[in-house]
Amino acid sequence: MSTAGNTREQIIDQAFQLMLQRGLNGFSYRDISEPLGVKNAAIHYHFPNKMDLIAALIDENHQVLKKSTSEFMAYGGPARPQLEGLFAFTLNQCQCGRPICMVGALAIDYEDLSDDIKDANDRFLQDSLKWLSKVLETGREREEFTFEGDAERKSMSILAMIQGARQMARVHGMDILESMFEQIRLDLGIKD
Amino acid sequence: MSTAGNTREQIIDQAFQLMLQRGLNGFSYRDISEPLGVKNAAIHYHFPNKMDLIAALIDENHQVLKKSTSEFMAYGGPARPQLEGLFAFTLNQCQCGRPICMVGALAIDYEDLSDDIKDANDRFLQDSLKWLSKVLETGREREEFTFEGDAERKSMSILAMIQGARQMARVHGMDILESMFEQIRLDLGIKD
DNA sequence: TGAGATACTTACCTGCAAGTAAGTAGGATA
DNA sequence: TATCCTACTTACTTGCAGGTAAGTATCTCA
Repeated sequence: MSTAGNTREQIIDQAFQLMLQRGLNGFSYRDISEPLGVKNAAIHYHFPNKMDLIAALIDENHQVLKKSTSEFMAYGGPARPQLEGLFAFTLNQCQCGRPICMVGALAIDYEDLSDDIKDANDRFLQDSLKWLSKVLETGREREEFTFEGDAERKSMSILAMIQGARQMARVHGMDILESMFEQIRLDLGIKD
Repeated sequence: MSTAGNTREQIIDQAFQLMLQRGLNGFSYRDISEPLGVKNAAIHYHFPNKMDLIAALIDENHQVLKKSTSEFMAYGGPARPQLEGLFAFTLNQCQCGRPICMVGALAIDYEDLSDDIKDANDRFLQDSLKWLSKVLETGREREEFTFEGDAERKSMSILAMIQGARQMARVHGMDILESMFEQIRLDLGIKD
């Protein structure tokens, strides 16, 4: 078989795009299989049921996060570029027609999820928070940012704001994203 | 018929609860009709298709908003209780098992919606913003709050944060809601 | 060279979702 | 008192969703 080992990856890719475009309940096996030119049963071969697929998607997302934060988590350094990286990443995803973030996509259908999935999603959120907390804490130490209170709580509030802003952007247009980022900068005492 | 004029209201009520619990794609006609003891076709009688139902839900939500903000919009007054009212309302909804806000529920399946629905949702968001902007502006004038920049942008950021926090609360537990509210208070220079 | 293992396809099944058409029971109206 | 309207029910249809069982082509290794 010429596509050896490839279909599985393509399925994950396609499903991942679809999840960020339409949410968990917003796509079906057909939406994955048709563009790839395979049959639905091919998906079931790799992922016996939808929960297995979703687990793979969370894992995929988690890998992306780890890859893009590992250097800072290991060595530290300037905080501002890390924050701007998050903004750029978010903006890029939304502009490329993937306006839903994974945590948001899963939150809507949360009751349907298996405990494994919930745990994996929680771990992802934890790692996101850990990274952003470190960014904020480092930024405060280096006097790049100023803010009141606990870094972890502040980072939670920023993640929440971005998540909400992504949803509002669908209703209100992409412009509000840049506007929210500016508000976050203001709230962190960044002036430039 | 003894229930004259009642079924329609009950359908809206039930659908409204379900939307806030599970999102738009998370419930079916059956989920509405069964607990009310009527048949699916009864729903189709009142709302020929699902879009008509959704339009009614948005209208319902908008009425709730208008009712609870009309006094402040007309006469102004202290801003802090308005803000705390929003917090209390949000917390109450989440604690009663309705963790999804309407704008969020619609945002996920945004592409499926008719233009009328999108417009109605936009108008709702506009009115929410208008109210919160006035709250913040008034609060700043009365020296209840301090914050940097434009009130409208700040209010958008607060709404986004709350919306995101609701989703995170599903993953992370209700506690983060109160924590987010505290962060918002801090960001507004409220100390008590 | 033949016995697995891998990576699928074909051909099905069940179940539910939204929606429709035709019928009906009971009150209001003329 | 016949008929019309309102508010439904009964009895369907279509279509897609996720899922399964059995078959098949290709590679792999003893």
